[in-house]
Amino acid sequence: MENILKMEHCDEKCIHSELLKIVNSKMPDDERLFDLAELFKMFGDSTRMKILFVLFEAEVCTCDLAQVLGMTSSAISHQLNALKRAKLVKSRRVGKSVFYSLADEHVRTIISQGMEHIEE
Amino acid sequence: MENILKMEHCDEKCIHSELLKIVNSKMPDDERLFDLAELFKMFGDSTRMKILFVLFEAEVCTCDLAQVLGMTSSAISHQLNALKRAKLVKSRRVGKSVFYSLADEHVRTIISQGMEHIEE
DNA sequence: ATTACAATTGAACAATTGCTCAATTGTAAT
DNA sequence: ATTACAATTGAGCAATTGTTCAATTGTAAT
Repeated sequence: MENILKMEHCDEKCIHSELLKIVNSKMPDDERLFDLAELFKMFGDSTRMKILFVLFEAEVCTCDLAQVLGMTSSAISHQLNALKRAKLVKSRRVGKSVFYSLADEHVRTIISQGMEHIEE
Repeated sequence: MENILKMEHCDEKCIHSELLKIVNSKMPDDERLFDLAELFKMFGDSTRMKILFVLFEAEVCTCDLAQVLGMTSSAISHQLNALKRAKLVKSRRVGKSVFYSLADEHVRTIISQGMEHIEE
């Protein structure tokens, strides 16, 4: 309705029908898009990024992570929980400690691509 | 595991000197870490993700992007500005319109790795 | 059963984020 | 010069986020 009138400006006429078709066919559905954004949010915080860099090197418990990063175990635990919900890390309990490690290798690939991007 | 046996509680003594050495040598410096997190923040929002998916297919102006995503040009413009600051998109003006396109190919790689991760 | 300590949890708070709205800028046509 | 429209910008607001703090849970040793 209003769109049809506005179609004369900008250049909806040429691009739009074309574009809409392509976009509708290639754009992931909303749920997938949401999950994707949620995943990348995990990499969008320095604390979580540091945690992941430590886990690249070793399986480590909450307490050690807290000491290495100079933060409280509570703060670390909250972040580990987020990373776990995103299936980026897994954990295993050994006595009183809980050891965390990377859940899979996509993490390294994603982060190293990010590194390449900022090194320019 | 050797480390675990030597532990008194958790503990600083055994793991730490080892771990600290490794972490200090491999952990990127704070500025880099910050930039990396800033970069990934860009992927951590559905709107920006949608914009990027559209730009995978075509070079598009602000107005078209707004229509395709059903949002105001103001909202889109704010996000495009963020993406531009992160050097993920570039723009070129043609008359009254400004056309946006992907700045480089890392974007595709990063997003497709993310896709792989959530498809599990 | 009590103590000790690692880890987790929820509430509260400040900081940040994404959108809206109104005003402004850039460009082209009349 | 005026009008029209695409685009950008900044202020303001609600929603979200990351940390702290206090309380709680899980595990092992005494």
